[in-house]
Amino acid sequence: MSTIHDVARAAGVAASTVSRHINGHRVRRAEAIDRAIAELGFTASASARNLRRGSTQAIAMIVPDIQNPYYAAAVAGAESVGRENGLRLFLCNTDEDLELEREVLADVIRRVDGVILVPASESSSTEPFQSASAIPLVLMDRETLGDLRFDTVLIDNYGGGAEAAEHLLSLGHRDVALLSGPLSASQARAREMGFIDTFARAGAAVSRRRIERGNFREDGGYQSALNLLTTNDRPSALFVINNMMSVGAIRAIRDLKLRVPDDLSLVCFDQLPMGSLLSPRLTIISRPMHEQGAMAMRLMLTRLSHSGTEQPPRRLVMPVELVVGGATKAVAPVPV
Amino acid sequence: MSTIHDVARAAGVAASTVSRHINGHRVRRAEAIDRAIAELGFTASASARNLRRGSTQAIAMIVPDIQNPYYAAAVAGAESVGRENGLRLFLCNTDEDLELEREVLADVIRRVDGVILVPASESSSTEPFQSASAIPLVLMDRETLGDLRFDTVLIDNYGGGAEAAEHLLSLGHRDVALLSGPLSASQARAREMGFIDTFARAGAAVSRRRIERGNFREDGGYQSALNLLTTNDRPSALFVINNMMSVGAIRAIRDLKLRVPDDLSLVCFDQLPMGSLLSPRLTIISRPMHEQGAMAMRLMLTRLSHSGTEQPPRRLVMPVELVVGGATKAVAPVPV
DNA sequence: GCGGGTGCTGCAATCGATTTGAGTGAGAGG
DNA sequence: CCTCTCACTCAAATCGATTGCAGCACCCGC
Repeated sequence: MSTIHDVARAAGVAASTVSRHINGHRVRRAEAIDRAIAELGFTASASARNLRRGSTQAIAMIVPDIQNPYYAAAVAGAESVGRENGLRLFLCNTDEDLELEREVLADVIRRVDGVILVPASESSSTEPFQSASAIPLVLMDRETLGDLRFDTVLIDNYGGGAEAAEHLLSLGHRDVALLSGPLSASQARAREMGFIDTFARAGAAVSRRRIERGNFREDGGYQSALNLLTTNDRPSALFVINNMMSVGAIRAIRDLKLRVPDDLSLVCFDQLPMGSLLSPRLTIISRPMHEQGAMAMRLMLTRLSHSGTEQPPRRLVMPVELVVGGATKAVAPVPV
Repeated sequence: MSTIHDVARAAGVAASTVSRHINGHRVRRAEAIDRAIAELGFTASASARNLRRGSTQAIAMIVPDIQNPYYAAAVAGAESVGRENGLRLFLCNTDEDLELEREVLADVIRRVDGVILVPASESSSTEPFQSASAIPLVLMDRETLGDLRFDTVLIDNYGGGAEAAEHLLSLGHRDVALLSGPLSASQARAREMGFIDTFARAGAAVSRRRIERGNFREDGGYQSALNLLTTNDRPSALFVINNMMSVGAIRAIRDLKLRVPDDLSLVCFDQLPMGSLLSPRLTIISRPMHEQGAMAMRLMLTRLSHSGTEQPPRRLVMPVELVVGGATKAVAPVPV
């Protein structure tokens, strides 16, 4: 690989002149330098430049699962905002694995100017970012225990759960089931609480046996849905707390030969990837996936531009939206 | 940020000793150094290390669309192989945009030890990799014009198109439609040719008006499928050439109130993300998505370990598989 | 013709970690 | 007690690009 000195020699100038030319200063022998660059196929070494400049013009985004279309959309949002501002985005995957997350963080932390992290769990370690001189960290979608000192972009999980509940209540459902996630996931807990609280306030508390905890994945959703729906007194509606488990739940419903919405009303949190193909259309709590990623990057940008000055951490809670489809329906009036 | 010298001072040794300790050599004052590192929260600067070492232990993977679940799976495959071998994978998105791809390549090329690229188009520029001293490039899934000098992992597109055709022929279909992609996409052309050639050889050439070219995206699939299916003499089967367009096509079929497979048999190239939810089950040409990414990374690894020595480029063509679902069915015997 | 800008240019220092070649000390063996 | 290893340790050079500073040429106005 050729260096800036090779170019300088070929063009008959000093290396510093080449450097200045590359970086947009006016220079007398510009054409000669350009010619030399083209001839040698020169590209500046990122390592050397980063070392000297003390910055990399790059952000790392670390997500638990790239294959989840939700995160893929958030990444796309972050990337486009980053690009508009001259920042490259590097994406890393942690497979929901805490150990791998630590490793990736340690590796990445000195390679980039900032990190956008979707923590694999509540106990994810943000330690390397806590020193005052560390690079900025923006948390997205999930919170970590007691980390209030970082910028955070969340969605209104509690409100989403509550909206789902209100919708079902308004349709007359009083006996509903809840397919929730692991207790260690704060966002699932919030959705769950919003749902349960709302039913409780309406005097129709959700019974404990109507609640199952899945693993957030399709297989867990399938199994838990089976458990909830194979009792003698089937609930009239089901609320599933994330998209992957919804897929499993829908499969279970189909295998049980239940018809939606006639036998069961269904509300899901999050869009499904190919939701447009399902009929009836799902009733979902929808969130601004792309926008959430974009917002995380915007927080990063302001953090970077005010670097040095002390800024209080910002917490953004983005609203969710109930989208009613054919998958929910009023309960049949009880024959008197 | 603290440097290796700060650690050395705190531990009362020379910087070089700290460096050796970090890199696994035996050192007398190891505990003192560890203590100093922990106290200062020291992490080695990647830029400085990379500059000195001349390598980054990282690979960039550049794909046209992270939101396509196919690429997400390939990325996951490449990542896990990379990780097993101590290589970090950075992912970049090009949005199928040639200009952006150039930019990303230029930016990334000196930051990593190698690049796995899914070219945005046949005319993607691989120029920066052509010099003998450049870092290795592995092409995946698509080819670029005349670039036979790079390692490449493809799938058997022609064979996949042919298999789809044979399946339909074996079911008695003679008048079929083809929803293909832009002419500039070599893989789409190959699938198309496999399909057309096979029908032609069977004496049932696909008529030009039965062929539409979509944009590889859902909206294009929808529109083109409408065009193909709203003629007076509807074809008995439809072959859709990629997964995103399949989604659009299925929506179109539904909007036209056609029943699959009674009114129309359907074969799709590639799995759909939530294919498990569709009924009838799709008939698809399936390819090893995860494995294709893993293979690309393996080619990269051997390329890196033989760096310096001249190696002929390797071309891998991975087999595809016909998975028959309820979406295809024999044509009704013509009443005599 | 001279003083003072203006606008480049080159030299050398610098970023932080690694590595080489030249020590240095402890301990073993004679 | 002396010498010779062995096993570290240290100072200095290095990777390649950027940048502060001094220098230089040139032009302008007086």
